[in-house]
Amino acid sequence: MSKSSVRTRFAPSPTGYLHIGGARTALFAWLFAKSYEGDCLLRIEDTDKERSKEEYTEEIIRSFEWLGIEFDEEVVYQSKNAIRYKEVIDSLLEEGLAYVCSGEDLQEDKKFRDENLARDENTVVRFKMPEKGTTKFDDLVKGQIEVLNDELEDFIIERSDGSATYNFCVVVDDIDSEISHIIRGDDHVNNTFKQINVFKALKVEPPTYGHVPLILGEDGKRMSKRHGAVGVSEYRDMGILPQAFMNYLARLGWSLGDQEIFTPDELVKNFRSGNLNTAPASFSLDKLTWYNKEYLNAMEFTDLVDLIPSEHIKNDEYSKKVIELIRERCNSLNDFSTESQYFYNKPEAFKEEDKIKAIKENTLNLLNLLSERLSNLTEWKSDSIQEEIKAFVDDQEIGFAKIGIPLRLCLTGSLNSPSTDKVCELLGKEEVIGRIEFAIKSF
RNA sequence: GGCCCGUUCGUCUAGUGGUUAGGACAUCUGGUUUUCAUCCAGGCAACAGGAGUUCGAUUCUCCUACGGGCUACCA
Repeated sequence: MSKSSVRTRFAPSPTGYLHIGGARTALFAWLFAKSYEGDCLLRIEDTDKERSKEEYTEEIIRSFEWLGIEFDEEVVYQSKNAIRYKEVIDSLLEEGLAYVCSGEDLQEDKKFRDENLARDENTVVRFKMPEKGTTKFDDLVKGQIEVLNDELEDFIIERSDGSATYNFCVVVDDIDSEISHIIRGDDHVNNTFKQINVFKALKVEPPTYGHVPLILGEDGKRMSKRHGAVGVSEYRDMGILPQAFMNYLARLGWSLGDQEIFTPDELVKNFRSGNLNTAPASFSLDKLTWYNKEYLNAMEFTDLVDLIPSEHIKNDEYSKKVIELIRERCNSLNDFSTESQYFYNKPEAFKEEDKIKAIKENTLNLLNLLSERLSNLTEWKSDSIQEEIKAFVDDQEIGFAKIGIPLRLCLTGSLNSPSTDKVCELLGKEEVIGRIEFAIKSF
């Protein structure tokens, strides 16, 4: 095939937010096109007037913007093509490749296959399926798929209200958009047989198909909007990085040897539909989280700072130091908020279980003594703070943990945090002394 | 029910007519860390089942089981 002729499309119906399965299918369609330096279009299939909503369309477009998938050309709206569909149906009728009938019962309807009835508000138009032979195609991921035409039925292409139905619109749009390869979900395999026959009736060579297996939820059940699937925007709101999300999605059903981390460029460069898996894959939040952490850690510090939402953490010098200190403990952008709490707010209350673990018989006394020594410390740097605490520990002939653990609790309100000396340095002497004193009173 | 698709560690997957069936996530065990996180080292763990083809099948074929999809005047 010539490189520039590859054109794919992603065609969601705006009846819900973009879900993870759709995003992955779109990603594959996009990667496929881009790997051949072709184009990938976005088509909104909004012919279902009842369920389609404009807000969903907007949400879908926003999700792709976030993900970093850019579609080529103008977005196509099926709802705007009604006249075109009608024209094509007219021509099909004229050529005797479709027929008018009541639409109530297929067997009854079939009697009118060659009748040429007049259309009115009580009739529908059915497509004349070939009755003999087979319909087959060579799928990019599944190989050859074939079905007896006998299994296919004369499906309705025009409703009684005059509007065209999905399996028909899709074909007309794919022809009009000159789509060369259709990369879509597995759930369309059976539609493909119908659509191929429409292509033939329209005397257009059908495109090449590639059916990607669907994503299953962690429970192994299908992930779909109807079954409580998760929208792409929710992952954005969780503080997942788009690059990590794209990387994870790509690896869910596609692989290149043992490589796990791919930049978008590498994905485009290396994507081959032949490397797509034929079996459905289960979504794993654990692995997504791992990817996110990898990207978070690999990111340039300045870029990271810019990405952390300001409602979580401010963009000033103090906050930069905080971010530096806690970044390796964060799995998502949002974690920066929870992990940095105590750098902005004094711990007000302590958990009973933490107190039991940290506060022993002599602890309060030790805390008082340490507080005094720290307040006399002249150089307030993590190194000197650590030295001072070590000296204190030696003097008292106790283990580091005897004072380290309670100190951590006083300063952070938690038993887990970065090393206490670094926390001390950042918090500043006054604050440290204050927190120790406050904590002693509340223990 | 009919038709279509699928089945390698718990999960994502690599791979081959002869391999100690590889990697990653998760998990477990050590080491580092005063804690947690990180990091390092190591461990556990898979070819759904049955026939057939073959000197030899995880790999090829068929059957069964299981899973998924479609079967709308939804897309």
